Amino acid sequence: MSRERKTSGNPTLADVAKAADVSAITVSRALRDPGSVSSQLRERIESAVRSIGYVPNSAARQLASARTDVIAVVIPSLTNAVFADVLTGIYDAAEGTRFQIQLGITNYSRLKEQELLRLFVSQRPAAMLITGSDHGDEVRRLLRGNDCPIVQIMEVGANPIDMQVGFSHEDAAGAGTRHLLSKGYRRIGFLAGQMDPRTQRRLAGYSRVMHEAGRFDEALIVTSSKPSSVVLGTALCSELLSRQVDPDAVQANNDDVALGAMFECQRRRMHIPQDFGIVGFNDLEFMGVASPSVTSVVTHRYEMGRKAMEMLNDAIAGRRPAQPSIDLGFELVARQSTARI
Amino acid sequence: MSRERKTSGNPTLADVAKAADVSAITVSRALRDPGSVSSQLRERIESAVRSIGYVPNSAARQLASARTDVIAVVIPSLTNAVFADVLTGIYDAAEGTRFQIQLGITNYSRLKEQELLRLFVSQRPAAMLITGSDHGDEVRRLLRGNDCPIVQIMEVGANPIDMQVGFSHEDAAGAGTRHLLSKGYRRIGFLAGQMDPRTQRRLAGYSRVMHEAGRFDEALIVTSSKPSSVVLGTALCSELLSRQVDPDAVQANNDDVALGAMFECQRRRMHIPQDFGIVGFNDLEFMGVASPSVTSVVTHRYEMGRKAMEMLNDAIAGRRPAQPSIDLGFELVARQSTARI
DNA sequence: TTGTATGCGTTATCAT
DNA sequence: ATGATAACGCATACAA
Repeated sequence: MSRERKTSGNPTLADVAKAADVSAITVSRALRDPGSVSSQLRERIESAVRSIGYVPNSAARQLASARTDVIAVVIPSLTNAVFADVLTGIYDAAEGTRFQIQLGITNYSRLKEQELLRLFVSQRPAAMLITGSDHGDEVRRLLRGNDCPIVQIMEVGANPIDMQVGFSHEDAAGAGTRHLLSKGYRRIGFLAGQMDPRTQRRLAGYSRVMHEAGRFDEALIVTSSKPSSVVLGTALCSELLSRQVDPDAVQANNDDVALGAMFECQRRRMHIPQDFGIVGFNDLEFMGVASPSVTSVVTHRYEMGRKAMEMLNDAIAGRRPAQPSIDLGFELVARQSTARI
Repeated sequence: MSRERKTSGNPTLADVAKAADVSAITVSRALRDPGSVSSQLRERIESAVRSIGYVPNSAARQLASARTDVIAVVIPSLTNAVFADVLTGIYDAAEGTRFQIQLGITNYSRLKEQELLRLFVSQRPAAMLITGSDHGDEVRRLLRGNDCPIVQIMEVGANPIDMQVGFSHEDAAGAGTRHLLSKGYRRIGFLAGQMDPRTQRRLAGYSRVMHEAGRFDEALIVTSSKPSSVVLGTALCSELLSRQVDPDAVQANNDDVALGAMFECQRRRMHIPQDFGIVGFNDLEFMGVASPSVTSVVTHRYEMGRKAMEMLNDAIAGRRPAQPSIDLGFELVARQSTARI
């Protein structure tokens, strides 16, 4: 009297095998490597698969082959256009490979990140792609213990867990600020939402350049705990303008904030770039067509996602990159919003 | 002579069981339902888990329990802010449940959608969430064959596969166009990128209202095969203005296009709303703070994702919704860009 | 509350 | 080229 057990109910390899009058393993082979089976059997098997409506059970496959086709990706936010671009690069690079993306969103929370990574590690992904380079000790331990390839994206730091691809946020923001100084702006504000690690480094870049120019003033820095947005940009700019610091420009932490700042200035009938200069960060597509167009620091978001995924693909295939740390750099695009003089 | 086989190498339930000197099934229970095990054993087990560094193998769990904790989600695009919001709602609603999201991006391709769905179905997800209501016969068959709960989002159509949550794009766009007419605009253009099914319905809504008002003119419609963007909005608006139709307003297919149209008008020193009215679609956050602020049709994107996920959760738990089709509606927010008279 | 035996659907290993 | 058999790691069914 055999025990009853819940099955998935779906057809299995054995069902196909019976229908095609071959063994299960032959069906398995025919599906994974059609060349390894005689064309006669292959045809019989394929028609059996179709008529039965067989689809492989990936859990069973994983269990038997002790490998996954999952690549875990952890990013902080979906609504930030930056990560939409990064993700597009990731998905594009995953296209055509056998890998699927398992996506986790941290909402910029350390705790959430830890929970996600713990969950993902339990799924034994083929590789992991994570955002940033600041991770708690527990996370680093978790990841070091896991022996799959790991890429950290967005930043290039001193101490990568495995591989990394990004750029220097400090240098990039510094370049924006330096551009403003070169255009004769002097009382340059810094506007930022939510102080995630990258934002802090951008602030550091701004501060360094301002200090070097002897123009640093704490009161020029306006930040908020809210996530960046165009709306927040208007509020931050409004706050800056209300302070008694007579600002003549801003370095925005990102383009949404920059656009908000521009709208706020326009609302106040200020003249850009004559009275007020604006520099954004990331160079989202709208910056070039805004009226006036807005200067920004170009970051290579899509390439970052794409390159990271390619590195993972290679690493999984055993091709370790010669260069485990890749700096994608940045560029400054000067536009009307700083075209003074 | 037992056969050697490649194992994952990681500790298993059996390892923990040995270390804690209990049976494997007790460990399994202790982990899934701590209350079902005596506190003595539970402690021993938990410390063994920690010291060994055990993490469950989800493939094995899936195989043994014949159920997955994966919910498949298929959307057309990541860079479209609309779907970023929808996804945020989805992820938020999945938070705290045992479910993980498996995300697929179709890039608005029918073929890609079919491939993705085939892949996902093979993974026997606990539920599926898919975008739109236009699917090829093969896809409908694939999904009908699959007996998991399915929600279609974005639209409410006549023939849902299972459940749906959305709104009428035709009515929504019609409301925007009607608003323009009510403000005295007459030669109202329609600007759109990529003609996905929702865009076509919005165009239909615009056309219907224009016909009813006796103002329809094919030449007022400007579309492109490129994906919507602010940049495209400037190009479409420029094209419209170059046609000999003397347009005095536009209904944009979405807010990016609307913003682009506004920038183009500003570049040409046109006066909004006196000379030219603009209505967007979706009401992304920047519409309210743009200068001038832009009228738009509010869609409930976050709620759509959230509600859809909640319906799936309920359905998985056996609680079929009384109402399998939910219309979330829309609202019109009138702002400066149409505040004429 | 705890344990034993067994099976989930597939692939690796060995054999022909 | 094809097949028999034994795992993969866990949870179900049943027993104690």
